[in-house]
Parts: sequence; C-alpha cells; structure tokens
Amino acid sequence: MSSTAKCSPHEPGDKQNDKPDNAANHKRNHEEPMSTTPQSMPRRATITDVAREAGTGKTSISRYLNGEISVLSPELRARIEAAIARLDYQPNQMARGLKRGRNRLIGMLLADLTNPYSIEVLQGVEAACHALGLMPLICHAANEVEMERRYLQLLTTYRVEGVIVNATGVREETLRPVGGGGIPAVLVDRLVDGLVADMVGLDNRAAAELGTRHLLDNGFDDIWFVVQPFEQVSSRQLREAAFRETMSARHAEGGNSGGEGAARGHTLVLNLADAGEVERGLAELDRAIDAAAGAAGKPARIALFAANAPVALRLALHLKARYGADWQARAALLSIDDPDWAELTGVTTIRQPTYEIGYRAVEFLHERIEGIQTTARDCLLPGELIVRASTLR
Amino acid sequence: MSSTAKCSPHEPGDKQNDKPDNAANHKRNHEEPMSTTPQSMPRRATITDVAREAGTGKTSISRYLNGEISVLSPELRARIEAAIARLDYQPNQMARGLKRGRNRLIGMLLADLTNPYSIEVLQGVEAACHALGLMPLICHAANEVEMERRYLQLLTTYRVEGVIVNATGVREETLRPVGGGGIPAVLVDRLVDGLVADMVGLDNRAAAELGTRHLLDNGFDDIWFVVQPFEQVSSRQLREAAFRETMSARHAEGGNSGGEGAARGHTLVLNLADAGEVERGLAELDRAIDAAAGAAGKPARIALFAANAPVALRLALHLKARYGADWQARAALLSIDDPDWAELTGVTTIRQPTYEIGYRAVEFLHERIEGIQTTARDCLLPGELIVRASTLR
DNA sequence: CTGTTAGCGCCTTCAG
DNA sequence: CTGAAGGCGCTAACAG
Repeated sequence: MSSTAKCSPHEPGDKQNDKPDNAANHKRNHEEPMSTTPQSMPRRATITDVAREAGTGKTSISRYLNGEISVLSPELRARIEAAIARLDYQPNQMARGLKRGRNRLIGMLLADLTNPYSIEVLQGVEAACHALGLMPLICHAANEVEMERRYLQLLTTYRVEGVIVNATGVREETLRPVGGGGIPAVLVDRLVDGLVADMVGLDNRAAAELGTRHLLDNGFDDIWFVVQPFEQVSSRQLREAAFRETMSARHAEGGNSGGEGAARGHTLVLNLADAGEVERGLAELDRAIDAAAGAAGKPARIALFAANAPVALRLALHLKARYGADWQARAALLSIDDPDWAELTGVTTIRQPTYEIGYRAVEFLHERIEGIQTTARDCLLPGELIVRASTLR
Repeated sequence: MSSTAKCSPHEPGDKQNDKPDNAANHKRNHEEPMSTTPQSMPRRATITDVAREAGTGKTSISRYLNGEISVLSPELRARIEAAIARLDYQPNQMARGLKRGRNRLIGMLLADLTNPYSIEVLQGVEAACHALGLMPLICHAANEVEMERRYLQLLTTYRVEGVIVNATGVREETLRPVGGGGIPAVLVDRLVDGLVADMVGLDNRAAAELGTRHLLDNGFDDIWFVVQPFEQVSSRQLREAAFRETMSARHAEGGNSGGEGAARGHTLVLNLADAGEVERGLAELDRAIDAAAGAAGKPARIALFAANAPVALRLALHLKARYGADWQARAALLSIDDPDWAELTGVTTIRQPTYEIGYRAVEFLHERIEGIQTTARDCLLPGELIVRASTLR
C-alpha cells in the first residue's frame, strides 16, 4: 500500500521534467517561496565593508584577522570587533588562499568508501584535520582507476596543499602529479609502485603472522588464506607472503603444536568484483571443507583466514547459505579488520588501528606541507588480535 | 612478539607546540633553505604563463578555458592547446571562484559517520556531485552540536554554494546561516525545527507502518519499538508515531489476524550514548522476553522493532550475549536500515533508498543554487521490506 | 601603531 | 576575432 514514493525517486540517467509539480503536493506550508537568488542573499560583507564600518583601513582589519592583535591599539581593536560583529563578517578563505598561496585544503582520495576500513580511517583523518586547521576534501574513486585520476586532477585544480591517498592500486603514473616532484602526499594502507612518499598503515607482516600462529596454535592444520587479487596491492601481498612464510616456518619447527603432522596452507584468490570467479573460488573451498568434514567425526580442523573484512563477509555469507546457521562448526573464520558483525557472530579478528592510521597520515602530511625535508617514511602500526569463539576449539 | 609499532603511534591529546618556531629557526641557522615549496615544487603555471607561451593575451586563454572556442581562430586555438599541454597548465579553481563568485563547492554536514546510513547517503551525494560538476566538502559533526556549528561556520568561510545537512538534531539557531535567509540548504533524513528548507528522506510513516504490519501479520502480539531519544529527531518521531498508530488501528480492526487477542505495543527509548540508560532499557526488555517465554512452550511471540541500524546492532549484541547463538528463538528482530550483517544473521529489515536520498538531495540543492524559486519541498522515498528468517514463524 | 600600494590568478566589459 | 584594463577579497611590503 503505502510504499510509493511521495516524490518521484531519481532514476539515474533519466532527465525528469517533473520537478516543479511534485513539489506541490507536499505540505509543509510556507507561504512565501524561499528565495536563494543573488538579490535576496545580501552579499556577504567583505574586508572593505568592515574597514569602512570601523572607520579604518583594510590593513588593520587584516592584521586583526591574522592575530596580530598586539600591534593594534585597544581602541581600534574594539571598533574592529564591533564592526565585524555588526556585519557578521567572515573572511573569505578563497581569497586569502589566493593571496598567501595556501588554502588549508587537503585531498583525501579513497579507493572504496564501501569498505568499513576507509570510513574508520576517515574519522582519524577528520579529527586530525580539525586539530591542525586543515579541511579535507573527500573523494571516492569507487575502485576505478579512471575516477582516481580525475579526482586527483580536480584536487590539484583546487590547489590542495597535499593529498592522502588510499590508492585503487595501480602504477605510479596515475599519481604522477603527486609525491616526490608534485604536491606532498602520504599513502595509506598500500604503496604505489614507483612512487616515493610517506606511508602509514598496518604492520601487515606482523598481523598476518599473528593470525596464522593463532590458528596453528589452536590446532587448525588446514588453513586457507583468502584474499582479493593482490598483484597490485602491497598490503595484500605482504599479508599473503607473511602467511606463507609463517606456515613454512612452523613446518620447519616440526609440525603444529598438536604434533599430528604438518599443517597445510593454501592461498585462495577471490576477486570480489567478478561473480563468476567468486563462484569458482568458493566451490573450491567447499570441496576442501567437505573433505575435511568427511575425514572424521571430529570438529572441523579447517580454518579460513580472510585478508580483510569484505572478503570475510563474502565468506561468511556463503558459508551461512551453504551450511546454515551452524556454519561455524564447519570452518573457523579469522579476519583482518574488525567489522561490526564480528562480535555478533563471534568471528575472531585482527583489528587495525584505523583511527590512528588516519590521524598519523594527516600529521605526516602536515609536516610535509610545513616543509619538512626527509626521505620517505613508513609508519607501521600493530594490529590487535581479538579472539572470539570462532577459532577456539 | 612483533606487535610493536614500527613508528610511534599517535597519542591523541598531546599537543606539540613546536610547529611555528622550529620552522623559523631552521631557516635562519642554515644557509640552504630547507623549505620544500620554493624550488623543488616549480610553481604551477598560471594563465599568464600560458598566454606568454602561446604568444597571445590572457583573454584568449580565458576564452578557451570557458569553452568559447568557436570564437577563436583555429590557428590561435592550436597554439593555446599546445602551450597548455607543454606547461601542464590547470586553471586555479580558487581564483576563478573568487572572480565569478561561485566555486562549485558544496558542504555535506553529517551527524554521524559511524552510521552506515550516512555512508550510503554519502555515496549518492558523491555520485550526484560528480555528475553535476560539484565538489562536496564532507564534515563530520560526531553528534556534537558544537562541532556542527563550527563546521557550518567553516563552510561558509569557504563560501560553499550550498549545504546538505544531516543535522545532529537541534534547534534552528545552530543552522541560522543556512536555509531561508542564508545559503541554500537541503535537509537529509530529518527536519530542523524552525528551519525552512528542502528535505529528502525516507517515508518514515509508511516504513514504520509496513514493518509493524509485517510483524502483526506474522502473529507477533507483543511488539517493542526500540528507538533512540526522539524528541529532537523528526524521523524518529514519525517512526514511533506511525508504529503506535498502526498498533491501535489493528486493535480497532479486531485484534491480530491470529485472533488470539489484542496485540500489545510498547515503545522503549534507548539512549545509545549513555551506557547506564542502555543497561536499564535492556533489562526491561529482558523481563518482557523472559515473561513471554515462560508463558508456554510455544515459539516466541515477542518482536523487537529497531528504529535504525545502530539500535538493532545494540539489541542483537545484547541478545546474543544473554541468550547465546540461538537468541533469535527468543525474540524476533526487525530493523529499519539494512546493514551488512542483517543478511548474515537473517534479520528482517526495511531498506532505505540511501543512495537515492543522497542523489536527490544534491539535485535539489543544485536547483536552489541555480536560483529556482519554490516553497520548501519534501521528498519522501519509500523503504523496501526485506523479509528474512528472523520474523517468520 | 596605522594607512597606501601592489598584486595573487582569473574573468569580463570594452575597445580595437 | 583579439587584447588591454579593471577588479573579486585579501595580504604584504612599504611608507607615514
């Protein structure tokens, strides 16, 4: 019944010509049409207006605005304050920016807003910007290289003083205008091949090792590391490599702690962007799980190590669909990233210090903007293992 | 093991006071300036540079930039294009903005980035901006009125052409500079008391009614509507009111469809920001659940209707902690908003057309910016009921 | 202490 | 078709 739009929903792509009329049938009745046009909006006061109002020159106003208050006679200062208040004056950042060559804007380029990781980092960025008097321009590349390029372009067009980049994962050329030769930049989570710049992110090697050892220590001897295509993304590479190395290290140490024989490690690549591939990958996993189950009446010894939250979610959804509510009895799940639902479903995770990462990134960038001159720095923050029922037996 | 930071993590709260002075000192003490900006970053080309390079005047360049190409001789045009390419010239948005009085910037004020709703809306906003040649400045008020005020201030300082506001839910005065008399604004999800402005959001009444009827139709006769404090937030108000009305309407129609007697409806307010209150509220819920269970060996007849995802999550976490993995046998959960984990846990939801909401909001704003003159418009989009195991019996 | 004078990079009449 | 001149709002030398 009542599930029709009270105003025609937007159809991406279709130009609707019905704007005026649908507005009519909603009544929050305001008699006078609200006017937003030039004439009704009384042009904000400028520094000149204030100067006139205060009976002084623009310079003094400017001085006042820039905190050189000690240089102004108390009397003048009072007049200025009064004038500013009276006119509700607010300096125009664009104009100041134009003049001094710095507008306090920085760009934040996100590969994927859909990933909770991005959001959390964003909060750190946001907080740090606030503390440092910077203003972040957020751009969402939606995992498309072309978008990334365009946004970067746009950002330089706005003359941002620096950029924080969580790259979609591609060759350096896309980021040409940035880093070394161009405007200051700091990378988040992942490196970009030929690009020298500061970077801050998770200590991937340590995290992957931590997770793998946890699984091993809890007696899982068949571990699948599931990860999105990682050729282009350094963080994924590192995680995968550390996983394999830890597996073989343990092997060398003499099998798992249970002493029942060597643990096997597999890497499964899941391209979430391609339904077909995902299908195939999951099928492979299913075979492994079924085989493990068929072996004995004992509890599952197979574990899935998801390289990040999106992968973990995909896995969980699949397992749930295939094995029902009790899917965790069939396979243990461990994930890097600690999404909402982990606590709810009892999935073990390695939480990234996302807020810190964002905050640090801005601090680094700020230093660069201020002109600090150092070789590119890396900041690797540790992950925190949060053990939940999923990986305990 | 190796879980120490490879670089000192940021301590939130420690103010470093060494920014201004050490920068200055260094410059004075060493002959070679360590500043990055001057020589290493070769100052972007300006329109004047291009003009010189092309052997023409700035005017022609400007014309070219503004698409008045038909007015230029092919020959000149070619020279200009060459010069632009050679210098890698990109027009300075700030400067153009200063001149023409519009900088294509709009503000997006979010009450709570933590809420998946905000993120999804953001994506719609982002897409629409892209399509309309606007650039969104994202601000996160973190549910604090003061933040909201400061950001709004900041935004006007950057002379944004309009604002999209998902208010923390307060009196109009905070938003004084916006709407009617000030810069164009459109509200998202919720109204702000004395403020006349366009608004786009969910059709709350219809959604709440839809959910309530679904519960009723599935035989639940003890329904708890759980919502955050709603005095200040219009959307919550509407949902709660619609819930109650639907309950009494059904009552009047002659009890629930099961015919076993009148269904009872309760409203529980859960202030997520206050652990103590949450504790108390949940305890009340527990009593109700236990009572319902004690009544008979039959399946639970009690249902929880969460007014939004954060509430639903809180409820689910609590129930899981209290009743274990099988918590859904004790109480059905239905939520407005459709978060990730709903599918995973089989919780029924009412999905908001978040992307649309964001997209529409920008379209409205754009129209205002272009000077459209109408009374404040409301755009109510329908929610979609997604039935999952949780509410089926 | 305070005001005057130049522009920052760009657009926009207004004359060639 | 093309260029010169003035100014958007603000800051930064220079004088007083």
